[in-house]
Formats: sequence, C-alpha cells, structure tokens
Amino acid sequence: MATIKDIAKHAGVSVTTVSRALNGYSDVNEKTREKIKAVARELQYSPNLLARSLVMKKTKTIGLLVSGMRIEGSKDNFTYEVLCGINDCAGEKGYDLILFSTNSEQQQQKTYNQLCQERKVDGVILQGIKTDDPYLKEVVESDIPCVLVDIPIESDSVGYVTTNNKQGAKMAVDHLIELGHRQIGMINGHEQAFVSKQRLQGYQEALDQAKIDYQEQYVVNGSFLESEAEVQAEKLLHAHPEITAVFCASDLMALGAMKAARRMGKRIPDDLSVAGFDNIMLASYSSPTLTTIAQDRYQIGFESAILLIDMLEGKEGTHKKVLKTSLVKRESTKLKPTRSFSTKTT
Amino acid sequence: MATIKDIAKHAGVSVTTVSRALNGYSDVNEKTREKIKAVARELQYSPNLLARSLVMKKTKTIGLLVSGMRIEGSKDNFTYEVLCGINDCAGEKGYDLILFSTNSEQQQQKTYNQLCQERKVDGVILQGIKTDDPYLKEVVESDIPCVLVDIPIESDSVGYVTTNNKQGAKMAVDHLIELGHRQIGMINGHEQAFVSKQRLQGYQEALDQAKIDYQEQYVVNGSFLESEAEVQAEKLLHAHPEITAVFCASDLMALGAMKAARRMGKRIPDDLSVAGFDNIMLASYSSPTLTTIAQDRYQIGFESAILLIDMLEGKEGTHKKVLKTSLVKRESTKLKPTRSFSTKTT
DNA sequence: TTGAAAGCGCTAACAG
DNA sequence: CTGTTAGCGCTTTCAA
Repeated sequence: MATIKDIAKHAGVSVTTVSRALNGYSDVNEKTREKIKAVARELQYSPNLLARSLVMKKTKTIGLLVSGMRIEGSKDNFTYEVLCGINDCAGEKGYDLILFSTNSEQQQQKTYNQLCQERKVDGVILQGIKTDDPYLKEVVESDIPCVLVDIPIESDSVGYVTTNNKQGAKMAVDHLIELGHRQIGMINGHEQAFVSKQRLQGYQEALDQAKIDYQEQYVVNGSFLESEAEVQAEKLLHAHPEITAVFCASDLMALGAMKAARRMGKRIPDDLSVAGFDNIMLASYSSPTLTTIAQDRYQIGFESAILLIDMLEGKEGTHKKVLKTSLVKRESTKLKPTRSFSTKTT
Repeated sequence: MATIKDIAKHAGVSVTTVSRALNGYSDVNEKTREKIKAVARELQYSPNLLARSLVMKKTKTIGLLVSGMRIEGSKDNFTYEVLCGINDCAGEKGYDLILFSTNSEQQQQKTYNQLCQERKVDGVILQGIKTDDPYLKEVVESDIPCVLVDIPIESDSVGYVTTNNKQGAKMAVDHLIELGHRQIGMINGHEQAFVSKQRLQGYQEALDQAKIDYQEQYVVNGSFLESEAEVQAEKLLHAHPEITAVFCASDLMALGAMKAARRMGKRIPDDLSVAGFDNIMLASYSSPTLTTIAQDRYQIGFESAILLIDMLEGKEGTHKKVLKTSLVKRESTKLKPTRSFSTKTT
C-alpha cells in the first residue's frame, strides 16, 4: 500500500527521483538509488500498475477473446492448449492476460472496441470466432493490434496464425488414396469456418491429383460436433455404400463417424477407413486408435503471442504464421480390401 | 478515446455532471442526462476503467493463480474445466479475469502479494498449488480475499471449494468391496496434495467398515501421473499378486495402472478390477471403459467464483463449499472370480 | 440540480 | 543529478 510518495518522504527526496531510481534511469546518483531501493523494500512497496498505465498508455496486458470457452471444449482441448501457449509466451515477455468471455450476456452488449478500450489492453488475440461473428468486422476496422487464430486476415494492425489446413487435409486424403481407396467421403465442419474451406480444398486437390472425380454428394457437414457427424456419417454411408474411406475435418467428428459406421455393422478399418484432423488426446485412446493430421495447438498459441507482442513492440515483418502439420498413422486406416484392385477407376 | 472532459465540453456541462449522469445518479436533470448520453454515444465514449479503478480502489477484476497451466493438463482437463466455471460465473457478475501464470520465471520472482497489489485485483482464485508452495503461506497471511480450490483453509479472507474426496474414495472402495474384492490396492497421488490425504482416508474407512485390515504396503504413490502410476502399479502387483482390485486417486493413474496390468498379462476386469477418480473424458473412451468417481470440475470453478464474489461484495456466511461426488460404474470393475467366496477373511 | 477543486499514484518535461 | 509542476481520466466532497 506504500506509494512512491511515502518512499520519497522516508528517503528525503522527491517523488520524481524515486520514480527514476526505481525504474532504473541512469541519471540518478547510485547512493540515492540504493537508499531509495532500501526504503522501498522496507515499506514493501509495489508499484501501482493502474496509475502507471494511466499515464504511460500501455498496460502490458493482452486481451483474450475466446468464443469457445465452454465445457464441451474439453473434448478436443483446442481452446485450452492454445491458451497454454499464449500464457507461456506472454509470461516470458512480461505481459499479463485478461480474459474476455463472450459467453456472458453482459459482455455481449458491449462492442469489441468497448471491451478493449475500457480495459485498455495493448493488443488482443481472438480465438474460436466464426467468420460471420460481428466482432470480426469490428476487429478489422479497429486499429487495436490483434492476432486472429485460424482466420487468415492481414493488415497493418491485424495478423494471424493458423495451421496449413489445406496441406494437412491433402496429406490425409493422399494417405487414403495410397491405401487404395477411391471412393472417399468427407465430413467437413461448417460454412462459417475458414479451416473448413481450406480442408475441403486439400481434399479436392488430393482427389484431383489422383485423377479421381470430385463428387459433391460425398461431402457433408458435421458442424465439428461428434453427434452431428454421427448423424451425417450414417446418412452418407447409407446413401453411398460404395464409400470405403472417410476423411473427417476433426477427430471428434471422426469418432462420431466411427460410431455410426459400427452401428451400421461396418468394421473399422476393415470395411471403412477413417482419418481425422487435429490429433486430439482421444485419438490415441479410442479403439481403434485414430489416424489423423496433427496440428500443434500449443504452438499456435505461442506463435500468436509472439506475433502480437512483436507488433506491439513495433517489430517489422509480416504478420502471419502458418504452421506445418504431420500425418499420424494409427489403426483406423487400412489398405482397401483388393477384390479387384486397379490403379484407375473403371 | 473520448473522455468525460470531451463530453462535458460538447454538452456544455461540467465533468462532474457527466460522471454523475453516466453513472446513473439520481441528482441530475433528466433533460441534461439525455443530452449527455446522446453526446457520449456520438463520441463513442467508453469509460477508462484504469482511471476509474485508480480512484475507486476497485477493479472488478479477479486474479487467477494457476500453477498447472501446462499442456499435460490436457489429459485430465481439470484446469480448463475449472476455468470455464470461473469464467462463466465471473462473466455473469461483471468481473473480468486476469491470468497470473506461475510458470514463467519473471513472475516467480514476484511474491503473491506483489502480483496482486500491482494489478490491484479485487480477489484471487488459486488452483493447482501444492501444500508446500510458498505462495500458500502468503495467501493465508495476506488479507486479499481469496478462494482456494481443493485446499481446505478458511479464515476471514480466505475460503475454499473442494469435492468431498473422502466420501468419493469411500464410494469407490465400497463398490470394489461389494464386488467381493478384499485385497484392494491403492495408487494415491502425492504427499503435497490435500486431496490425496482425504482419498486415503476414504479408502481406509471403507476397508475398516468392511473389517478388512489396512495394509500399508498396499498403498503406493503415483504422483498423479499416468507414467509414474504405471511404474508403481507394476511394482505393487508384482509384490502382491494376491491383489484383485485397485483404487486409483485419479483416472489418469488408473489408465497407467491398466497399462501395467495388461503388460503383466492380467486381464481387466477379469483378473483385476480398476477404479479411478475424476471421471475425465478419457475414462469413457478407454478400453475397457473406466469405473470412476465423478467430480464436477466446472462446478468447482463456478462455486469458487460465487464464493469469492460474495466475499468481495461483503455477503456474510461461511466461506467454504464441498461438492458431492458420484459413482460411475463402467467396464473396468467386475465381481471377483469366486473360486472360494466367503464373507469373512479367513 | 450543478460546478469547482482536490486527489487517486504515477511519469515526464523542464528547470535548476 | 534532483526537484517543481503538470497531467493521465476519473470520482467525490463541498459549495453554490
């Protein structure tokens, strides 16, 4: 509760000197500095960051706008792992994190700019917002530095970090194709996600490259939900029993698809190969274990924070970062049973 | 960026009046209030909470001190789910959350009190700290209101929220006993966790009640880690092949124990019944699925926030909350093969 | 019903 | 090297 004023009094100097001494300015006598430091310690002084921020117009605080801070997120842990990454990086660089929840009604009343301006955050990281979220428009127009997770928008004040979704999806589908599959379905997320568009592109590109015709009716949306994917997978597999492999835009949906397939009497991977995307925890615990595309969620968070802080501290350079993916082969994918194997579709 | 000063100028009143008008005080003419509100909207005014907090000595901010914000937490999601609960409750009540990570070195230099006083949080919720953490001592001595998760300490300024661990553990062991098991091992967490002590008590109480002698050598510590539990379980089962059931103080450790058992050629649940604690996501996805004690982590978080905010707003009452647990029966526990079943130990 | 003035704790010119 | 002064944006006595 001691203030620099108290210290000044006790040390017999002015507040200015105290401020300068404590902030490591060079233009202060070492003797007085020591004296002041001693008094500060004695009085258990700690600076009031509110006051400092008020005058400095910098809070050393990063706002975190997460729209998916829900208990269901527990299944894929996306939010949490990204948060860990952000937290670690911010911690290293001396920034604190303030959480803006967009769940609560209270805060939904407020605009993005209000949220940020009131708390005077230096910058913001946004995660889990959809492309049609009203906040997104505000972000782009606002000049508060911000980094978007998984939304490729770049400008002077906004950057982004994402995984190479297209490449990842392509790897997954390539893998299925290599295993001999040619009737490959896809369970995608939803229209309001950039990653869905990109993963679809990857799927199409892989087919294209293997000279397999793209069939629109082979692709359904599962909204990134296990339950919805289960429903959609069942429909898809019923309508197109010739499908021997499915690529799912998330592991959670892959789990749903496997459930559906099993209920329909299809064995995995013998009758149906299933590949996912994300490499979540459950992917290695499910049975069969899930072949999937790994993306490093922690690193997404970490890089986001790096990018933002670089922007805040005026470092030059591009404001984007695209991370690599890798294929994790497990039990859920298998060579297509080769009753009549041919390299070309008939 | 507009301030009340700007509004005052535009509206032709004093800053005092603006302040009072915007804050809903009654002693201001409705006409002028409307005028002021209009101007405020026009100028896109949003209050500077730093300035307000500085004079009001309230920040409407809760500090979150989590020592387990690590990627490994992904497996049990404890941290994340508690966070969700806190976040939701805080959001509802108009508080923002600020994350103090104790991972970073930077912040480990600072004492608990410094952390809180600098950022001027109104109160703190602490999670995941061990009983020998130096912060804990500070917390108790400090008079900043705070709520502890899973550490039963209560005073004027500190409260806690926890699960009824003893009762939960007893339920689990009771269940094993009902299934006919009498040689029941336990894989506990570690000495620096209150929950471990309590779960051990529950284990002992259940045995006691069933007139089974407590054997110290049947209990080992797995540090709440899957890998360590695996090691310890193997040792335990080797040393005491007569054991037919194991109660683990966490699901993660139960998974480790199952791994060890399987590697030793024991089938689960036929040769060995395993029960866990927590009811994490993986418990229902592992094979066999895991019998466990469910605790509601989201609610722990939510109640923590309620408790803290009540304290902050001066509500009277006890500062603790102990949540119920429930038994979730799944595949990993089974009747003991009754070669020579008897109700009493010989 | 309104305004002038003081002050929260800090930093930053500007003199000396 | 040190102190004086002003001011960040807000709330709050106290008078008018």
